[in-house]
Order: sequence, then C-alpha cells, then structure tokens
Amino acid sequence: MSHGVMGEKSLPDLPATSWAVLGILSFEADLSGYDVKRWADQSLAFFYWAPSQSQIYTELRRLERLELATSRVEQTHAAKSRRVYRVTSQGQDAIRGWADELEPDPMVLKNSHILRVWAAHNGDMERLHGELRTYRDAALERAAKAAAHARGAERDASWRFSGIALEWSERFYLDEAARIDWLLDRLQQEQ
Amino acid sequence: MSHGVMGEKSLPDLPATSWAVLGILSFEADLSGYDVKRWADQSLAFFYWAPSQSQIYTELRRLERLELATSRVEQTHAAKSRRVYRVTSQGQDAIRGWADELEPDPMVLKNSHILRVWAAHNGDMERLHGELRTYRDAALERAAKAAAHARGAERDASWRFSGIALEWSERFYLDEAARIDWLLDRLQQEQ
DNA sequence: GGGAGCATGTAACGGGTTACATGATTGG
DNA sequence: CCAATCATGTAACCCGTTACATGCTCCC
Repeated sequence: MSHGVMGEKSLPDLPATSWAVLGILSFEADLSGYDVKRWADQSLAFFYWAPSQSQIYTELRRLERLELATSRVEQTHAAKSRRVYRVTSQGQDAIRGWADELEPDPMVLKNSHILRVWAAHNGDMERLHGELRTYRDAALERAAKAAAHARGAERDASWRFSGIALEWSERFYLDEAARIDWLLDRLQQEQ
Repeated sequence: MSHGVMGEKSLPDLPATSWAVLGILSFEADLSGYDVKRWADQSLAFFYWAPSQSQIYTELRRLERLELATSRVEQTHAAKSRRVYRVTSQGQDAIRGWADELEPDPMVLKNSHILRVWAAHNGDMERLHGELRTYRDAALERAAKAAAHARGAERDASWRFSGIALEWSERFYLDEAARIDWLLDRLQQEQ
C-alpha cells in the first residue's frame, strides 16, 4: 500500500459550506438544522455568507455520512421532534486540520454597486448617486447589527473569537460606508 | 394579448456574468473572448469577480443569440483568426436598462480569513497570526495593483468611471490591510 | 527550436439556489 | 383563531468551475 499509513490523518475534501457548518457545530452541541441556519444568519452572514436553509440540511447529512458529526432525535413535544447534531472526535480532528493545515481560500468580493460605477457611462448620474446613498445607509445599518451581535457574544467566553469576528464586521461596514461617501465626492468632482 | 405592447422594452433576465460581459463590451467595440478575459482580470476582478475563460465564451455566445451583441471573424494572419464582438443597439438599450432599472444585487463578501478568526478556538494562535500577516501583505499588493490599473485608465476619457472604480478598489484593499492590523492587535489583547 | 502568449472551444461535474410541500406549536 | 415561528425535506435547475484539447504566432 502506497499510502494510508497508521496515524496519518488525511483531511476530507469538503466544500466550503460544509466546513462552515462544521464550524458552527464546534461552538455548541445539539444544534438542529434550524438552529444552524439562525447562527449562520447572525454571524457568518456578516463576513462570509449565509447558505440557504435547504443547503444546511444537506451539509448536515453529509457530515453525518462522513462520521464527522452524529445526530439524534430530540422529542420536543408530544407530536413534534427535531434532529440535533454534534461533532464527533473525528469531526474535531478534521476541524483542527481545516484551521491549521488548509490554505484559506481567497477572499471573494462581489460589489455590484461598484460595478455600476464602473459602467456609469451607460446610465443616469442622479440615479447612481441616489443608489449609492441608499447603499451607504444600508452599510451603516449592517454595521449597527454586527455591533449588536458582537455585544451579544461578549457574555459567553466560548464565543470570544466569534465576537471579535463580528467587531471586525462592524468595522468593515463602517469603512464601507465611509468609502461610499468618498466615492460620492469623487464622482461629484468628475463634473 | 396581455403584454408585449409596442415600445415596451422588457429587460432580458440575464445572469450576473452576462451583464458584466456586456458591460465590458460597452467600453470598446471588437473585443475577442480573450480580450474580455484580460479586461475582466484587470478591472472587474478588483471589486467584482473574474469569470473563467470558458464562461466568458459561453456568455458571449449567449449575448449574440439574444441579439445584444454581434460578432464577426477578424483575419489576423494567414492561418489565424479571431471572433470579435460588439454591442448592438438592442444591447445598448439593455445595458441602459440594467444600469437604471434593475436593482443591484446585494454585496457579497466571503472572507475565509475572518472565518478562521471566528473559529479560532479550534486552531493554533501563532499560526493564525502568521496567516493574517500574510493576508495583510497580499491586500497591500492588491491595492498597489489596483492603483496601477487606475493610473492606466486615466489616459482615456472613456475609462473615466472605470478608473474611479479602481481607485475605490485601491482604498478597499488599503482599508482591508488596516483592518487586519487592527485585528492582529485585538487578538493580542485577548491574550 | 522552444516557450510564452494568443485564441477558442468541449465535457463533466457539483455546489448551491429557488420553489414547493407539509405540519406542529406558541402567543396575541 | 390566526399569524409567526419552529422544523424538515424534495425536486428542478443552472451557473460556473476545472480539466482537457488544439493549434497558431512571436520572439529569444
């Protein structure tokens, strides 16, 4: 046998969403798909992205199939139950490997507002300005939301880093808003 | 007939890449797929994203099928030719509609470096710091590149807005680098 | 002669989305 | 009682990627 030496742990090759979901599970045990979705919307969404609900259930099933997570059915009510997941020890190993051995994939930015500026010779300037102002306001709101979630994470020591990521997000959206203000000025200059 | 009134122009429902490629064609006539790819890599890639080469050829064929662009074969050499594209008047209308009537789709950010910070309880801190420093340096390089391309766009009046988008990009990557420096400090604090 | 750049295309694949479907529970 | 929330899942679809294939031309 050319490989597969004892003790050699090869990381499973998972899509990004899978790692993200596994990451969420690394914070807390016994989360349902629904829980995972809420977590994703309230933290991941600010600096990464929020997978769709159906995708999350798919990833959860994949993680279980690969034995990186296990699930059990929790009877919440007489006629109602939910399936909750937790990482296995293999899952723990995998996530450590992901953090320490896998190259982070390159940052992705898709800012369609800047795309509009780039192609501004095709459209109306007034309108573009209005659109950019709206976008700036949305960024400020987003910053406020990130800040609120960051404060929420302060309470528990285990969300320490999650909170820092959210503080980073607040700054990101604040900077973005400032950059749009600069852009508005810059466009003004250009008659 | 319930719709289709004369003069009523309904925008074709195109995927994002299609609009981006059409946008590139709006700058200059007679671009080959290869040209489009280079343009995308040197401007779009900084604030939007660079579609793969094969995708560009696909989009170009789609645009022609929808009569938003036409192509002709240009004989460059005895035994070599290339197919070059240009927007039609319908294409011009469509791109104006895109700029002025279509909601820009929400900004997408996928920063896997911050994802690592968020999940930092699973990995080694030293390593994370090193990774972040590398990322900061890459951001600075990216800023420099954007600035260089922005200067390149100054020459021609028709790339005016394209140049502004690149100036914005320079700022983006500069801000990003500064934010990572802040993050490095912030993580230090947290022992 | 050979490597870099020009130039275009096909095929397989899959990640992820939207839309749809279903039904229980809780609180006003 | 009704809306919102909890909770899970299926099916269709396609965008976009990677990998592969091909061959010319230019310049050292």
